[in-house]
Amino acid sequence: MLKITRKAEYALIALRHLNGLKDGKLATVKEISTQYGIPQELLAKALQQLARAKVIEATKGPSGGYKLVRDPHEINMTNFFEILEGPMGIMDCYFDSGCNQLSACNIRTPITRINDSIRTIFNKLTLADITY
Amino acid sequence: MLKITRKAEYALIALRHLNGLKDGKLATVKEISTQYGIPQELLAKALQQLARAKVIEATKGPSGGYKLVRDPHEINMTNFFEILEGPMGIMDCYFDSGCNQLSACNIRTPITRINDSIRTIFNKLTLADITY
DNA sequence: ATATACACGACTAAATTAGTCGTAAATAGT
DNA sequence: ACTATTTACGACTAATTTAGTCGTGTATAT
Repeated sequence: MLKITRKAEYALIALRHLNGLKDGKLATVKEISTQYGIPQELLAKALQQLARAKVIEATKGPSGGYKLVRDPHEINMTNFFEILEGPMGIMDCYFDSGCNQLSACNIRTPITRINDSIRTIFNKLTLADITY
Repeated sequence: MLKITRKAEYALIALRHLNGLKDGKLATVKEISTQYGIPQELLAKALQQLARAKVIEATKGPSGGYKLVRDPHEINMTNFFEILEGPMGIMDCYFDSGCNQLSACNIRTPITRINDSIRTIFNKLTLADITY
């Protein structure tokens, strides 16, 4: 409950790794997955998503790999999680319009407030903070 | 991702309902489940857990039901969620000692900080706040 | 007695998450 | 041109978690 997925966890590890590379250096999925003991294919998928979202950049072929292309201060955790896992909210009613609870629900307002608090935390947290 | 479970959601609705009852009044699982469109047996389980944890009190038999027995200001959301779903953390390594990532993990410290932020939010939030 | 309500473990079903596989496309080096 | 390396990506299976159901038991008011 209230857990992040492994995919996100792996992606975070990888991002931090990329952030630590010297300028111009690339890291491959293989390198990262063996170094941290992460299933290669799963990490590959996560990095592909981040590449599509232009957070990192891929170079194909031998001596290829990934590098970070955005300022770590610009990548906040809400962005990050939503790239990997879609909308972030502690309850579906936060983004799903159709709620079966037929408006008898008595906790919508408080739930929304809790949600906003969590989003605020993640909005303020950037990759730079994770890297300290 | 980062979702609370339906059980917790249902329990919260029920708690808020109980909190709104006039002094001494009880509400049954049946009443609550029909009023809010919640599966009865599932709600029953959640309320049983809360009763075991002495957050609410059960009276058996006809004209029985549940009532709140703790000051709403004393029931914080970390308590509440942990009664229903066990330890709360965005990653298992927060409470599981054995992590397979063989200490190569580079995000443990930041993850712990994020975790603490979320726990802080939920610690400060009491049932009284949910009821506003 | 009987009907009502909680207690609780065992079970099944559904949904989500985790992980794998096969194939394609780009590219550096030879 | 050929080969090895690396990303891209959809389809698939497996594992885990969550949701919901069922049967049986216990307490109690009337």
